[in-house]
This record gives sequence, C-alpha cells and structure tokens, in this order.
Amino acid sequence: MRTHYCGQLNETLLDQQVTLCGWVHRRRDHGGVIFIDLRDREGLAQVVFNPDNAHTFATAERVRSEYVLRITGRVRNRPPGTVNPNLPSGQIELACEQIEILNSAQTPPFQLDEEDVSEESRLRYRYIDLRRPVMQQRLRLRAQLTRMLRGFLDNHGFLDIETPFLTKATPEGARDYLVPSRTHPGEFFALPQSPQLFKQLLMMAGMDRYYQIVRCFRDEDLRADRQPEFTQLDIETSFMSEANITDLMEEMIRELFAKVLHTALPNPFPRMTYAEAIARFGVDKPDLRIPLELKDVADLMRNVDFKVFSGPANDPAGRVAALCVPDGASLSRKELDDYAQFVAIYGAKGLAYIKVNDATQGRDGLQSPILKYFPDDVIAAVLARTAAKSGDLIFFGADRAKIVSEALGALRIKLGEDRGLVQEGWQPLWVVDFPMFERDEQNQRWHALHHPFTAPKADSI
RNA sequence: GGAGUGGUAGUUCAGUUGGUUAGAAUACCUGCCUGUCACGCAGGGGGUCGCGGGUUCGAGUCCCGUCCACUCCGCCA
Repeated sequence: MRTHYCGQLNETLLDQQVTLCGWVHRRRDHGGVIFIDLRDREGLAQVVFNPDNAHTFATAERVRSEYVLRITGRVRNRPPGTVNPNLPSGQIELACEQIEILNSAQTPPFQLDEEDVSEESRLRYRYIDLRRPVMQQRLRLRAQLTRMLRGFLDNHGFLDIETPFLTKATPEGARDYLVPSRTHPGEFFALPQSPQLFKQLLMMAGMDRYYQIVRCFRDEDLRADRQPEFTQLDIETSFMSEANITDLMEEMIRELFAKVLHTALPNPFPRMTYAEAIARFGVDKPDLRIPLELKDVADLMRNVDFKVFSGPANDPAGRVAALCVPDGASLSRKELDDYAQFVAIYGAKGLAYIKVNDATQGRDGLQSPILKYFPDDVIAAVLARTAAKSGDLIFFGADRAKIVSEALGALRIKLGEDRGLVQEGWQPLWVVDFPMFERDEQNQRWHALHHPFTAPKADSI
C-alpha cells in the first residue's frame, strides 16, 4: 500500500517507514551504491540502495528507465554536503528496505526531459508525453482553472446546466461534425459548434444566469492554436447591461489570474474601440506587449507623384500607413525581401521602406527606392509622425484599407517576435464598439460580424 | 482548396561543389566505479538517407512524381 507521494517526502517524515509507488525517472549506478529517482505526479524522491541488502541491490541493478516500482524504506537525512537544493525533497532520501517491480518497461522512444520532440512522436507515445512534468503541469492548471471558474460563477448566482451533444445541424457559422443515425438511416446528428441555441432556450425559460464549461466541435481546418474540438466557458445572462457583463467578466479574469497564475492584472482593464485597434494595430485583438504602432500617412501622400501611394491616399476605401521599426536600418536586403514576401500572403503587392540612417540630415540621411517621389516637407512630416530615430526603418503599406491593416498588422506581430520586442507578462484589453456588419467583397454582401472574446496567442493549455 | 518549409541512427540534428566505409549529441548494451542527482570513465551495437522513377562512371546531395508532417492563407470566432 502506498503511504506517500514521492514529491511529498520531507524532513517531517524522518525515521519513518514509508512506501512509494512510481516510475524510474533516472538511475545512477556507482557500483557500490545505486540511486534511483522515483517519480510520481507530485515529484521526485531519491531512493538509495546499498549492497548490504543483496536482494534489493540486485533488483536495483536490473531496473531500467520507466519501470514501475513499489519501494518501502526509511526516510533519513542525506549525508552532509549531498543535499540537493533543486529538489523539494532534496534534504532527505529513502533508504530502501523492500523493492518490487510492478511493471517493466521498454526503452522510452524519447527522454522525458528532452525538448523539441516532434508532435508526431509525442502523440504516437501519448502516454509517455503525458508523463513529462510540463504536461502534468498543464493538466493540473486546467483542473485548477475550471475549479476556480465554477467557484466564482456559483458564487455569483450562475447555474451550471448541461446541454445536448447529439443535436440538429444549424445553418450558421462553421461546418458541423456529423454523426450517422442508426434509427433513422440516411440522417445525421450534428455535434454542437457551441451551445448557442440551448442557452437561449434557457434564458427564455427564465434561468437568468447560466454557465457551462463545455466541449465544442467545429469541422474546420486546423491552426497551431486551433483545434476542431475544444473546451470553452459558455455564459448567457438576462437583464444585464454591457457594463454589468464586462465588470463581472473582468472580476472573474482578475481573480483567475490572481489565484491560479499569481499575477495581478489592472483594475479596470483598459478599453479600446474597434476603430482605434484597427487604426493603431491593424487587428481587432491587438497584442499590446509589442511596442510598435501603425501610423496613418494618407494625408501626406495625396499629392506625391507616386500612384501606388497617392491612389489609395485619395480613395475613401484605401489606406496608407507606416510602421517604424526601431534599429531596423540594419535589416539586410534578404530580410527585407522576406518581409515583403510575408505581407504578400495578405494581399499586399509590395513593401516599401525607408532606412533612416541619420534622422538629422533630412533626405541625405535616408535610403530608399521611393525617396525620389517625396518632397522634403513630406519626408519631414513622415519622420515626425513615425518618431523615427537614427538607425530605424519605416515600412509602408498602401492599398485597400483591409489589405493594409491585415498586412501591416501581421507584420507588426512578426517583427515583434523576430526582433525580441514582445514584453513579458499580460496585457488585458477590452475592444469595444465592434461594427455589427462587415462587407464581404467577394460575395458583394454584408454579413454579421461576431464579437470575439479573443486573446493574443499564448501557450495552449 | 492554396502557398511555404521539412522528412538522414530510438530521439534531436549536421552532412560543403555530386566522389572512398553517411557523422555528432543524447538514448541503448557491456565492463569498471560506495554519495551521485543530466554521475563519471572505457568499450560496443544501431541507417531501406520517407517512397518510386530519372540524369550520371558515381546521388543523402541534382530533376520529376508521390506520400507524410508542420506553419500560414482561405476557412473558423
């Protein structure tokens, strides 16, 4: 019978006999003494084997990585000078008295502490992947997170109500996953993209405040941070104003971060309109950890003798914007070409730039293929508006507004990552006043724009 | 549906201008070692270079096709 977790052994158990069950994390055979780091979900404990117990010593010699052992022994202090400060149980060790191999194991296909194992290997040997401390930590974090969310919402009068999974296809949004019906041949159930219809029924029924931590299914192509099956916190309320909702959600998120991640978030969260987000960052979910901003320069470009710029500058549906990159003048020709290729993904036909070698020399301090089109006053105004310093580089986008915003918005994020400009920590933000509809140029139609509760990309948990 | 990048030892990768027996780290096996904790030392085994075809005296390397994986666009909110 196990009496303790490996990771829970400490000085309070000195001289007591304990029994551990766990996996062989590492074995160090010194000939005359063998150490085994035994691992369970709570951590590691060092077990010591000496030759005076011939049976346990012989067994320890046979043991290999990831064998599952049950070990009974006595907790004792480590000899002076051999304490391991990196281990919570590093003050003590377990002197083995009995050992039993509960299961042997094949050599693992990859080491548990190895970084950058391919996703393919990890999924193929999922049971080993999930033994890695980082994965165990993620599962634990999820459990803490849902427990805390339930506690918060329960305390605020929300009811946790389940809704069906085998349901009817809805015409809206994503493709449905379909499940063939046995009793109605040729017909299909659909898995829900979200509990949208059901929670609205609950509101009509007067349930007033509902929540559910619920699995959703969307049969769409994947992204690195997007899976077809995922869990979301689903909430619906009646009789609450926008301010009521945002205040409550803020409080929930602040409490979540404080309790689970031990991080203090601002109170209140900053607000930004959709229009400001697009203008300054090109996207509707700006990552404020990146200290770069788009600057509109259409007013300066209306009369330049360069149609690529003056065209969009005089078109109400166009946009001309600049993005200043600190210390960007050192970018190589190849890097500039790569960035031009990057923005082409978003439909940008080119990526003009000005290298600001010396901001004090006017035109003579600059270097750019398009410099000749700009009069001195335009150059001065661009430098002033972008606050470019010597050594910086200014990128330009000029096209239909949507293309410029998306291209420079994506470029801003990429530059932030490439140049190590992403600040540590968290930057919450409410983006408000979303437009209700968006023009779909391809189909020449207006369609409803959903209001996302999205966050900048983070490590998935 | 489209674009890009990649596929070489169990794993993570290197492999120059096409040229002898395809390497490194780590893992694994054997031996030695009584205080290590990524133990150390010595030795050893391990390869259909994704697959198929082509060019060439000669292909991991060049060409064509194909499969798989990842990232992104579309898509999704």
